[in-house]
Amino acid sequence: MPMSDSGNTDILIDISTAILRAHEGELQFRALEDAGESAKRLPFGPFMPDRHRTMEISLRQWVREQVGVDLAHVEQLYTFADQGRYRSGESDERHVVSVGYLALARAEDAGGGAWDNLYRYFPWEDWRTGRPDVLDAVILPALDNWLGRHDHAAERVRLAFGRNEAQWDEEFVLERYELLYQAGLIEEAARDGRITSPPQEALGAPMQLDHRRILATALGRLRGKLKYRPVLFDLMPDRFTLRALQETTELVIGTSLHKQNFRRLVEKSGFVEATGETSRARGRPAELFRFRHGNRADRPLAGLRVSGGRKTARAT
Amino acid sequence: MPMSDSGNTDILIDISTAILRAHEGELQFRALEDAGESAKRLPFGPFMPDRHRTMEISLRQWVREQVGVDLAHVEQLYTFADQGRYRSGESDERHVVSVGYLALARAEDAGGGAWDNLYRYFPWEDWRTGRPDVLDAVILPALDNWLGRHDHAAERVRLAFGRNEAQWDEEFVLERYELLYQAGLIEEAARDGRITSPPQEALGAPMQLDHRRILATALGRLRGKLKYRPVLFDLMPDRFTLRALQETTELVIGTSLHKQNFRRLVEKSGFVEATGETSRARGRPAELFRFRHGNRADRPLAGLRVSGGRKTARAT
DNA sequence: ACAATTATGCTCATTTTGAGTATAAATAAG
DNA sequence: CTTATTTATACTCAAAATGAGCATAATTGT
Repeated sequence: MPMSDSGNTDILIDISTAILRAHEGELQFRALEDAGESAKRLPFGPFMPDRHRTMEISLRQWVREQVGVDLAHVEQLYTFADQGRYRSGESDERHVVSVGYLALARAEDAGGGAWDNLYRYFPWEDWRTGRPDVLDAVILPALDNWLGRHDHAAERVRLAFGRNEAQWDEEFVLERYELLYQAGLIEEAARDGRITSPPQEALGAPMQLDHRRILATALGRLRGKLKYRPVLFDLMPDRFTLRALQETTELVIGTSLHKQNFRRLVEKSGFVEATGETSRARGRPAELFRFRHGNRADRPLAGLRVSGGRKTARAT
Repeated sequence: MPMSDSGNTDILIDISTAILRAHEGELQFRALEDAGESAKRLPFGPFMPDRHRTMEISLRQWVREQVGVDLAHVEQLYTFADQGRYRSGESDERHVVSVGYLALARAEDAGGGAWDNLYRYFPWEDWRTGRPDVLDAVILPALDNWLGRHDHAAERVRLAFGRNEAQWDEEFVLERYELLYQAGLIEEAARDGRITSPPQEALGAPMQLDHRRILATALGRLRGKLKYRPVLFDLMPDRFTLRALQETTELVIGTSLHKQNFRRLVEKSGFVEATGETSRARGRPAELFRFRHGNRADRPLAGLRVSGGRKTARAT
């Protein structure tokens, strides 16, 4: 057995949590501000193994203390250990390893505190009203310029940003963020001393430490998970209209969906059952549904696969 | 900013890697033996942040030293921090956090060393020749017995093991393993002092530390990933017949597939292109294909979703 | 009463999928 | 060298899922 010697370096584990909710037509996350810092951050705190048996317990403790939100779903995302992207030169000499978590909250259970629009940090990810302008106006030209000096990354860019033959894949959120970082196009890159080109406005607001990276991971993971597990319902209130469910879905995947087909899909999925009640608003009242718990783990919500649309009788 | 105080506890990060390959009709992983220990282990070593910038670099170093395998794909799985499941009472007082990785290797690049059949550790996961007997003969009765004293877990068992209405979901490998552990049915549970019922033979071979848990995570992740990313090809040689690709797929997902439909699926996916060469063996020679690199990130290999099959004109 | 708005029902052409049947091209056995 | 066996590949067919719309229903605002 290898003796696990190492050991001259102390390690500190920070747990950071992207807490998401759907509220007022926005996909929001819980953001904290620090005095004298313009960039915001996620709630985070150190993992203290002598006080908390697991990291998730630790996280729930931190969230309770720092933000007071009831979490509906908690899921570990990724453990980042690359020193370069973390606070350097602090008095604390320990190496920091950053464990990111995704948590979902219902709008009702959301405590006080400030919530921020997620897409303000990732403008290129919101396709609900069509392809974002920033892509063709800023991102792709800048990436092309960068590729001039780093052509080995061309294939990564092609896949991540869906150029040429490739399709835009809404799950590649982290890959896109990482490319923008490596190309030196966003503020965090400049902050970390990776200055290549001047950081671009319009490429979203920066965050402290590696928190925007964790948010990117969270969004990508959530978009993927949607398609095969009923996590959406952890963003929904107890009863909801199909319209509301569709809006939340669109918020998360960042595209808009065909209403009638969405209804058909959800009704057939078996994840949902009518309550008999209706909600009144503007037009015709909508039936209220509730999540049909655990029952048939039947069909995944595949079909939420976004699919760019059929091009009528496909050429070939 | 929270001061990240904590700190009276030292933390050691161990990186353990499940290296998988498909070879001779088996899904295998690289297993190491230690003198005086009957249970095997995965290759692992401490993360030393002052020597390796990222954990993946650290891992590749360890793998090179300990096993000499060329890795085709590396992916972080999960970070486990629950102390209970780790070596306790060693001279080293540090808390151990365990980061699990999945790596894929091609059979050709596999170095020397011992490879073990993965399903020997998870007999209940291999459905290629039908529902494994151990399920009805051992597992479900034992779980029922356990549920007598722990009925809160009934729903988890139902979903994980596909009872009643629920479908067996081949991705829930970790959830099944965890339930067996919690129910005290496998050897690791006894070792960790969670003795409930005597550990059952036929519930697979035990491993050191939490390594069987990491393997379970790896298998579940791989089964999931299959369906939407072309990871399979990292288990394949440069050129391969569709038959070989199908066999590898079946090894991973643990069920058997319809040959003609598999061919249709793969050919349409665009992930593969014919080379013109053929391979000769017993029957008619098969065309050799190669992975069509990166090109169209077109359709996921969905359709590999296992789907239990259509029940002819479905009742209702 | 009517316009605007939202929900819901339904149709229809394609495409995808599950399950076979049929045919082709080798090797192994007599 | 003829035939059985084995494996690969081509094709068919019905059922189910999907992408797009049109049509109708039930409200609120004017």
